[in-house]
Amino acid sequence: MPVPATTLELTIGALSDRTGVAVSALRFYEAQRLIASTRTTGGQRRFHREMLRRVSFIRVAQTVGLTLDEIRTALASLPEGRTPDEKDWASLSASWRPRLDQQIAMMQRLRDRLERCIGCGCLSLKVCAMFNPEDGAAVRGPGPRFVIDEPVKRS
Amino acid sequence: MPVPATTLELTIGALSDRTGVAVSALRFYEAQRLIASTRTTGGQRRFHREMLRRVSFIRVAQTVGLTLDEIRTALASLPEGRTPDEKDWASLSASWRPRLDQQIAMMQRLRDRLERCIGCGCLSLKVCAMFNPEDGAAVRGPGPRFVIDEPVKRS
DNA sequence: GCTTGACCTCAAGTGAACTTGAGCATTTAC
DNA sequence: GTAAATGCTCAAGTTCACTTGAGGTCAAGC
Repeated sequence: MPVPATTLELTIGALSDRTGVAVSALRFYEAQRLIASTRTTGGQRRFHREMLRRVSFIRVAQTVGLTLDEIRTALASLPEGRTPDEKDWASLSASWRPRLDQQIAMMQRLRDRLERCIGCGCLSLKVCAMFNPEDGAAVRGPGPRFVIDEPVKRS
Repeated sequence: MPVPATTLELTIGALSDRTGVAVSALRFYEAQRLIASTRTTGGQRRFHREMLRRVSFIRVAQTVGLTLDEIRTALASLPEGRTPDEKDWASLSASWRPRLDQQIAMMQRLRDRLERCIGCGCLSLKVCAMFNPEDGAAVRGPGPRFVIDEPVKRS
């Protein structure tokens, strides 16, 4: 039952255990160039401990609604030569703030207007301001749906 | 340039125009038994005006995060014999309330803890309370993710 | 030195929610 | 009566974020 020994480099299994992200997902992330690894002479992956944070970042960013594509772009802004420090991570994640604020505001509006909209009979997409296409598509095309929408300006 | 004439029954194009939902999506919804139609002698679909509201309901329910499967189940609770009235729709949508509340609470927690979590170095999924599975899955497995987003409106 | 669990690659599959395309029929305004 | 817009079916394709499977290799504890 080989379990990784070195504390400096993690096997894919160890990284999976520590992040809660499936081994297959980690391999997928590597293929997508979201994380990186070195290889042993035998061809097995070894991950630097920095990847722990990177994987965590990816998952949290997904929770906030970023696609892997957007996350790759975000990660590209990390310093090239050195290991990113806490400030680097903090400023990266700070960019989520407005996004989160907007999402929250939108859900609150939805909640507060829901019954009224249904009750008043205006629940027809083209009419109700809440779901007006001019406010931006509430649901984007195929693929993972992005469900929450932009602020409804008028009340 | 034939455009539907009867105001009582809608062609699929008219339903599409009035709801903003693509014709192909409406056909898909019918195949999924989320909406229903009668047929002309020529085999074309005709939709009762009630379907306007049904389609709107579907879209709004999606915005709240329900899958089509869940929506089908919800719609099944509508009265069988008669055309649903506003009370029927209102009570249906009232069931979204707790879900919305939860989503909002979860995003607020995320927002409020984000910087702290990153700053303190606890951004490791297994450790940070914020991403504890007990909070409910923030990101669902494969398939369409229920993710909240803004419509990348840039200025 | 061998066994066994962990790891490897690569191709294909999954699931949700649609869209696209080919080939053909219907409707309706003129 | 006809043009052309609109509609039809059915199969296959798309996107995203992974997972699964087949067939084989590596590494560590005994």
